[in-house]
Amino acid sequence: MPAPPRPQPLRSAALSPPQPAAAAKPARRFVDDYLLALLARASHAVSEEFHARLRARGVGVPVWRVLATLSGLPKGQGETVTGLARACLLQQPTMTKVLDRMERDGLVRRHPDLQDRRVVRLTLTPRGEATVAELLVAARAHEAEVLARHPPAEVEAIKALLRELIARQDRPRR
Amino acid sequence: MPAPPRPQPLRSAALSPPQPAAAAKPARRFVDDYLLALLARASHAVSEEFHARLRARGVGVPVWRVLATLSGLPKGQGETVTGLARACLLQQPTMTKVLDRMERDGLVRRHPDLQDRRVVRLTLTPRGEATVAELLVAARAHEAEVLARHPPAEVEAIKALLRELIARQDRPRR
DNA sequence: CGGGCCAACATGAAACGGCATATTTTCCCG
DNA sequence: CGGGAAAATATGCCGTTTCATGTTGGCCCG
Repeated sequence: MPAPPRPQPLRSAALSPPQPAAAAKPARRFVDDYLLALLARASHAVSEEFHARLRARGVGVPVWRVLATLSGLPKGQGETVTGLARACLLQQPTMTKVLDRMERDGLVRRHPDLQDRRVVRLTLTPRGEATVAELLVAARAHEAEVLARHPPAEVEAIKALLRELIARQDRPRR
Repeated sequence: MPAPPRPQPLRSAALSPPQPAAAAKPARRFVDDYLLALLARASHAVSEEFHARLRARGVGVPVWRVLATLSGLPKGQGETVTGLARACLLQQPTMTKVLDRMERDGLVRRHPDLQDRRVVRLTLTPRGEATVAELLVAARAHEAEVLARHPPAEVEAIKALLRELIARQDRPRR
């Protein structure tokens, strides 16, 4: 029974309470109640540390994302350039160049798609597989550190809510 | 009563259920359970549209963030370069350059701090104030559109959880 | 089967961001 | 008070991202 999102006043702490002239909290700053800002700040706060560790190993964020995306693939499959761009939150031309460097560095290989000759399929090289294996260990370790800083129930709640937010936000688009 | 985050098993849906050999969902992809990825994807999914509208007006994301940050200031106050950098999730040298452009475009003004001559204080020009006023309208309108796509209760829940995540993640650092 | 339309990928010029470092001012401690 | 350490900005160089566009291949329909 999905009760449709009815009006429901919803103000959590707005509408000046009958407080006298006590200048307590003159109302939260715009940025502290703005969903886009909260998401960006949270993502940045949590990712900063790990991204620093990545670059300490000489791996950029886009490269890490490509490696992680390619590492979970079925078998002989390969992702396309555009698919990787979307998965890694980058534009397609940017992805092309990221892949140029990764190919030059021996991390990935491009091969033609036999069904559709416009498409380029990407797979990890052995070197790419080895690199991503290490990085996945580091990523899981870092995530464990982060989770340890927060009540487990809240983290699970956030994960679940984020998944739904993403699903609903992505679907109705385009 | 801050009950310290005790162990509490917490597995929400792990530990292979006694399902036979039915290869249903072979386990979620790494990226679908990785907190950093969920936050980045959610932030990107929600912000993408608005960022596009910004650039349609010729305003870059960092510029918008600076404007929004400066718009909520007490009175004759001004933020510092480093303060703005942190608030806008940028490095200080990058912020210096963003401010160079904004000053050139007549959006902000730099003035010296009388108490500490190392510090530069920034304020909005009338043109900056006018610009940010428009953008704030657009931002609130866009946020309303986003909120309309999701159950209000969930959005409030996410906001609250993100605020706590940010607070706990930022405090213990440095 | 031929034309127009759309999708996938690549490329080139220009803007931008990041890192390391230089400079100036303040702070602190003996 | 002198001198070293740390903070706040600025600068230069370089790698990366972006935007607009080009090119090739597939698709659909008359």
